[in-house]
Amino acid sequence: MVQFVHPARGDITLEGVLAALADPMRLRIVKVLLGQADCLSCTAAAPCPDMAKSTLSNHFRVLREAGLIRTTKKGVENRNTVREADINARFPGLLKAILKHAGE
Amino acid sequence: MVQFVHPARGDITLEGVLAALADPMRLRIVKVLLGQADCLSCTAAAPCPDMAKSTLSNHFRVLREAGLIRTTKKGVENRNTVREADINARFPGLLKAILKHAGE
DNA sequence: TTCAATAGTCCCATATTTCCGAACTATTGA
DNA sequence: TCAATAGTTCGGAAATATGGGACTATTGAA
Repeated sequence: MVQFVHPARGDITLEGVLAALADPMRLRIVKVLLGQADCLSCTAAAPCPDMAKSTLSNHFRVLREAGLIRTTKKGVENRNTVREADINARFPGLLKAILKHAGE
Repeated sequence: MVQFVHPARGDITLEGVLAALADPMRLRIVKVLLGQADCLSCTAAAPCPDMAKSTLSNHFRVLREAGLIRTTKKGVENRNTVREADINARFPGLLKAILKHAGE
């Protein structure tokens, strides 16, 4: 069974992380995911309900390719989590520093 | 004498800062400016010599509008500095956390 | 003064990126 | 088997970035 592809820890780049989090929608997605102990489906973590499915899907793809989230399929839906440990290992303090002020 | 306009400290937004620094060229500009005790002209802080003047000028405008740098005219050239104190006052630790890993 | 050189900005055409609707796939539950 | 649900993919439209060239402003030299 092939899962979605995520970059290895070392391949997470600062540029990629910043570009991914520079979009307010994606920043909100990550914030919501972090506030949740459990995984969340894409729609559950959607920043606004009227966003097109394709746009939402694209945002999650960007987050995955930047290495910010991990996605696995569970039945009909995706289970998304922030790759907090990997990101902190690669860029200590970065995620916390950014999200501390997100959504003010 | 009218100078360039910079947003007030409180108007510096996380979204604006991230969007500005998400571009690798602008990130390098800020890094170079921070490494310099003094101000730098736009061309002196240019990330690559073959970049078009108009593009470079645009990058500096984005950095200004995001509140990341302050620009004053001195004779024929601009003097640019990072608004480190203002940014740190608004988002403590953010700039340092980002730039710690820039250019690895 | 006048003139050339220098540093940036502005404008516009092109190139790239993003967004969304619609069609498609895959999984579940009835 | 069929309908419903969750995401993905594709293609065109809208938004954004890039760079060339003309323009402005300042300086320093003749």
